[in-house]
Order: sequence, then C-alpha cells, then structure tokens
Amino acid sequence: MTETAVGNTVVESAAAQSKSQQAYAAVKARIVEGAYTPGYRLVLAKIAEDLGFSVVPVREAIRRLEAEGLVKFERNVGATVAGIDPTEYLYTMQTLSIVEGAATALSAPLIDSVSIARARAVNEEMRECLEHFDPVRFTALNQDFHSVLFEHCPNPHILDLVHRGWNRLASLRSSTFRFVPGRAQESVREHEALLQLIEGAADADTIEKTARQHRAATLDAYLAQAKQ
Amino acid sequence: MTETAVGNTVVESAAAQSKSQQAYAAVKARIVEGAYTPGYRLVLAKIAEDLGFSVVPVREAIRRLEAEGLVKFERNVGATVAGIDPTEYLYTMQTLSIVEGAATALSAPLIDSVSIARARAVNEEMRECLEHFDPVRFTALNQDFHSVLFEHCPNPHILDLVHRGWNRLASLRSSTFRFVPGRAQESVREHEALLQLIEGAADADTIEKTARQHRAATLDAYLAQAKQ
DNA sequence: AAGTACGAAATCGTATACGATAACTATGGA
DNA sequence: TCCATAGTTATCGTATACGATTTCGTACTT
Repeated sequence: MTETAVGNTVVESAAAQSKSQQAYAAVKARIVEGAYTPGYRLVLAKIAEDLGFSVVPVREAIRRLEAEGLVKFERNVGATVAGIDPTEYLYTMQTLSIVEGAATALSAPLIDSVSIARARAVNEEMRECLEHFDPVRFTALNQDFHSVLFEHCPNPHILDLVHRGWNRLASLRSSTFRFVPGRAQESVREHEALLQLIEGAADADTIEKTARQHRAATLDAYLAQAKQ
Repeated sequence: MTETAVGNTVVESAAAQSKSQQAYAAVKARIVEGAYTPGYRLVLAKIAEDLGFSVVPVREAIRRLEAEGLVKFERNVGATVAGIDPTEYLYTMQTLSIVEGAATALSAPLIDSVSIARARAVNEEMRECLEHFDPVRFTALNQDFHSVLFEHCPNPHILDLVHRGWNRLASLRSSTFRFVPGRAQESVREHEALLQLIEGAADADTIEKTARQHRAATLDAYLAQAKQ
C-alpha cells in the first residue's frame, strides 16, 4: 500500500486502481479535507451516483473507512462521518503520543542535516503563521514538520499508525476541538528543542520522551480548557 | 466493535451480524487458528460456497482482513493468506513492543490483587508447559497472561493495536518463526519480574520499559538465531 | 527440444435487481 | 392536544449475472 503525502493529507496513489479503491480515496479525501464534516450522512446510492460508480465498490470503500475509524456504519441505517467525542479524542491523542514518540526516536539516528534544515524552515513558517493567526495552515505545517522527521522512519507499520491518527484528527478540523493559541507558541519552541536533541544525537530515550510529551502537552491543554 | 477473548484468539461477537461480518469472523478465525496457513489461496467463490453466502459479503470480509494485514489481495489474481517475511516480522514485533509497553504501563495502576494472582497462576502454568515441552499451549497462555494485565486498559485503541499484532503473529504459528526454548524460560522469569513491579507500584516509566524489553528480547532472540 | 503464440478456463470486478429492515409520516383514538 | 399505530418511503443487505483480466495449458514453429 503505497502512500504519498500531498499537502497535509495522506492519500494513496490513485493510478490504475480498482473502483473500490478510487471510491475509498475519494471519500477519505473529502472527510480529511473537511468537505464531509462529522455527522454528515453518507448515502451509498448518492455517493455512487456522484462518482459514477455502482454501490458495491462504494460500500466496500465505506467499510474500509469504518475500519479506520473515519466512518460509523449502522446496519440498515447507514453510514455517517464519524464524530469524535472527547473520550475518543483522548484515546486518539494518547495513542498518537505513543506512536509519534516511537517514530521520532526510531527516525532520529537516520535524519541528515538537510532534513533538519528543512524541518527548521517549516517550523519558522509555523512561527509566522502564529503572527498572522492562520490556524489552518499552522496545522498543515505541523504535519509537514513531523513528516520530514519521519521521512526515513525504519518501521512503516508505526508510520501507518501515525497517519491514521492524523487522518482521524483531521476530520474534526472545523469541529469543537479548538486551536489553543498559547499552546501553539509552545509547540513551535518544542519543535526547535526536538531538533536540537536530534542534531546533538541525544539518546533514543530522551528523544522519545520529548516527542511523546510534545503531543501529550497538546492533549493536556485541551483537557485544561475543557474543564473550564 | 465489541471484542471478546476466546481461548487465545481474539474474535468479535457473532450474534445478529450481517453476513459480511460473519464471513469476516469466520475467515479471520481460520487464519488465526492456523486452518488457513500463509500462502493459502482464498478463492472468493469457494469460500462463499463453503459459508453458504454469496461472493459480495465474502469479498468485503477479505478486504477488511487485507486492511489488517492478514490477507494479501492482488487485482484480478486473488487473495492469499499473508505470509510474513523476516522484515515484516521485525516490523510487527517492534510495533508490538511499543504498544504492549504502553498498554502495560497504562493498565498497571488499575490492576487489582485478584488479577495479579490470576496472572501469576497463568505464568505458573507456563512454567509447567516448559517442562512438558508444549509450545502451542505456552503461546496461548502467554497471550492469556498479558490479556489479564490488559483487562482494565484505559485506552481501547491501544488494546486494539495489541490484538492486531497478536493476530498477525498467530497466523504463523506453524511457520518458520520458531519457538526458542531458552528464550521461553527467560520469558517466564520476566513475567514474574513484571508482576512484582506492578505490585510494588513502580513508576510508569520503569514498567513500560520492562514490558517493552520483554517483547524486544523475543525479537532479539529470533534475530540472533536467524543470523546463524 | 525449446521457445513462442494462441486459446480456454478460472477468477476477479462491477452492475443491476430484489428482499429486508428501519425510519418517517399520517391518521385515528383517548 | 397528545400518543399510539399502521402504512409508506428510504436505505441498506445480498444474490445473481455478465464483462474484464489473468493464468495456465497446448499446439505450433524454429
């Protein structure tokens, strides 16, 4: 399953694929890009008509998306874009903190100075986004930043888990889980700290813990805000 | 998606499900239990006939299994039970070490003395298996042991990742990745050490690292053997 | 004897059709 | 006016049918 990063969303290459795969990619893209928001009702016949396909491949695609947690499918009722309640959000973020931490630690020894420079440039752009208050682009760049670090990740399984988490979170872009400005500035600082650890060839444990904490802090910021 | 542990395999409850779900469970069970070994050719029409279903739900089931990595599907060629080469094995074990470590650490504070006692009993049985040389039962009990520890895991996403890894490994029961006797004895000792850490309310970091190393050591034992 | 090309069989990929189930609406009674 | 019930509609669930692609076997040529 080859995957390529296009912008901030992770989609599969779409050349010479079966219709079920095309449908999968199409619906997934709409969810991740925010065209279909949580709660949106995915009527098989309607999607099939839109794409020019029959219902069978569409159905198959929806089922795959269900397996990834992007879609909720009820028997004889239908499919809707999966919402994500605070509990699900917590599960997803917690899992992401673990797999991102591991991915970062595994990738760190393989990152060359060119990649470091690219990551630093992305982070600099993120800093600028904060000044213009552009949360959407900030989020996209945040994924780009980490994508650069994960470019040479030696374990594709772990990388896949990271992407799944990202897609899951992406579906709520315009949802209730808001961008916390204070946290964003901290995030940029943490990125720089992480880069310095990698440059300095810090031990894997330290890098893993730092990367994990980076994600965990965002979760904590949300929880603190939710409490109020 | 409710899951129940039956013996050493993790299957979904099969009451009042759609045929595609039944087919999914049936084929998955056959793979996990070893009835279908890696390389086995899964002909849609044949499976459909065996189960008394039509091909469409079977096809859907196979696709889900493909998404979980248990089945390999080639366009216009067919589906086969996914083999697992040494590289895949490494990826799977590495990922498992990470998610099992996390699951253990998250569960540890919630494990009561009753569960500890049960886990210890299972471990004792494992020790006996070593004397009678019963690798199959040993493997099953090993999953039981960890299942007890994960009973109160607060994050179902992570638990799901653990189960996926187990299923992936289960499909190779009778394959080339062999049981390493020396490693098994060590494993029993590590289980006891882990239980003592949990009883002693050791800090999460220590527990996580110990649990992770427990899995990693099995991988190392395999790699050392493979090198020869 | 070996290689190539052609044809037949097997299998997947998708569309269409029909049955089953649940949600919705309207109507009648309290 | 509100609630219960029956009928209608929408949507999913599955089966069957047919077209597309690949693979395998056979015959022919060199």
